[in-house]
Amino acid sequence: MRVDVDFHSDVPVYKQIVEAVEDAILSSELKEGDELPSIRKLALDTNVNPNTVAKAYFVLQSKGFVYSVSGIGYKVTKPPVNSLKDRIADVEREIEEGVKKLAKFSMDKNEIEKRMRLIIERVMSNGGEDR
Amino acid sequence: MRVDVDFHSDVPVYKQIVEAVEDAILSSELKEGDELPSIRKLALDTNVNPNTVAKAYFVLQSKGFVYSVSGIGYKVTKPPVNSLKDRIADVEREIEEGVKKLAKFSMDKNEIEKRMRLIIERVMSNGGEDR
Amino acid sequence: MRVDVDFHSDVPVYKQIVEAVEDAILSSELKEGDELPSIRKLALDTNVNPNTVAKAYFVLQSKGFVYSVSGIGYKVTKPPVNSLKDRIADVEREIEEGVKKLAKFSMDKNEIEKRMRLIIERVMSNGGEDR
Amino acid sequence: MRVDVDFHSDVPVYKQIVEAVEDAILSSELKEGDELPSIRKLALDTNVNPNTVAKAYFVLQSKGFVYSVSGIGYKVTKPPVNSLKDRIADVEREIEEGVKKLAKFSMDKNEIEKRMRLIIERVMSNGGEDR
DNA sequence: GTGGTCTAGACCACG
DNA sequence: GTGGTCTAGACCACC
Repeated sequence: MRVDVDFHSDVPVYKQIVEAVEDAILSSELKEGDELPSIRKLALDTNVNPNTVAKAYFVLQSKGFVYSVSGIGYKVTKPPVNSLKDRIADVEREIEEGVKKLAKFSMDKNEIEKRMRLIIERVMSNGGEDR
Repeated sequence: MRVDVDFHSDVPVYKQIVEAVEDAILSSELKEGDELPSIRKLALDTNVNPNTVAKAYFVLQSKGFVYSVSGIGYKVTKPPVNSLKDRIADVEREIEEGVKKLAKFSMDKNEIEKRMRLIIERVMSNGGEDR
Repeated sequence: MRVDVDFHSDVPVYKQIVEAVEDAILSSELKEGDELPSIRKLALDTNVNPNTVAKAYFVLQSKGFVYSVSGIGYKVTKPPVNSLKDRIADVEREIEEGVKKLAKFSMDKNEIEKRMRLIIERVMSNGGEDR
Repeated sequence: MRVDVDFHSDVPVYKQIVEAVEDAILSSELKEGDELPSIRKLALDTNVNPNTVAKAYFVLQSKGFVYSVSGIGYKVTKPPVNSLKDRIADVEREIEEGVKKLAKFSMDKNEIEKRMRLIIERVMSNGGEDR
């Protein structure tokens, strides 16, 4: 699992970690029973304070994505059945916001469709190298 | 100009206002010389503290999108030539992130293209009613 | 609302605060829309570090008992319909554990019933003075 | 003697073991001179690390409930005369806390008495099967 | 003034 | 080594 933290983003570091882990679980990169990287290890890897990673893991636990085994680490649970669907809906809403903005910049439908095809092409041809 | 503020978003309220005004300028909804709504009026309209609106306007001034006329209000300048292009690039990067996430959720290219067409259809057929 | 923190208890301070607030909400001492004491104020009142109170409030928010309004404070939501029932069941289970222990100490049914009546008497005659 | 360990409880595992053994002694299930299960055996039975069991036995020794016989194991001493009384007082205090909470949840005296009788009935009719 | 985030560092229970 | 809790103190956004 890759966790890239952007310290200059408005979205808090702990939420970025939460989302990265959720995505890894929802995309089946992390499966039920798998261990999360230890708090200290992920903290070192991402240059984040261990407390911040701990907060992210705590939130993930509250949301039911993982559970902690004291002295062992964090393990992932079976994700709630609807969470993938919810997450996809979220992402589509996000994309829709982007498309709306393009439309506001006086871009017509043809132009937008062309650019979207280009974007999809770029993403998919990238293979799965960063997945 | 419509300014929707999401108080639960991680992005600070003043940045949301800045972006909304920039978008209005870049989409030519606000043209050179037009007046911005007064600080107090926008504050009332959006349920935001006037100090926060003032900060947003101050940032817009620093970025060169508006200038203040004492006793009158804020007026919009000619936007820097490249700002529209930059903003479009930003939005496309944002959309690309979304597409990447869909791909991670084991969605194939056909599926993604289908959903994108639906999104574009939805946005464009919505006319310009909320633009 | 009274929050008594026992620093020597095994149960973490933040959980003691969570429970105290939940009890106040479930007993209608705090009603929908009421404000919680500010993080700093409760921290001072209870001699607890503000971060610890913040953690308790964060947990209460995750559980849906309260929500935060930035710059204002925390307000209580309408508690989930079943939470009172659940909490009563918890408490009864706790009492049952106690009764089981008394039974283990070779106390017979009559003796136990007698002591329980005494306990109830003591609690109820205490009026509502610390409620 | 039955030792049930709850790994998700806030009370430390070693304290749960201490209390279980004390209860067994105070309820005369374990009598003076009886041997405690070996550290390794109890560790296996409860899925607890042997170090943790060892710590529990060490605490029991400090409290005077058991003494170690090198090469043999741990044996129980005559429990201090007042310890049973103290323990009962502890348990009653615990029950009283529960009753207080029920009272806070706007339960009246009759209701509480009814529920207490039900609880006692349930516990006592359970025979001694888990004692 | 309010909450939100983050860091640094300590101590504990458990393996 | 693991996680869990708590403290102290800093900076930010917002009222």
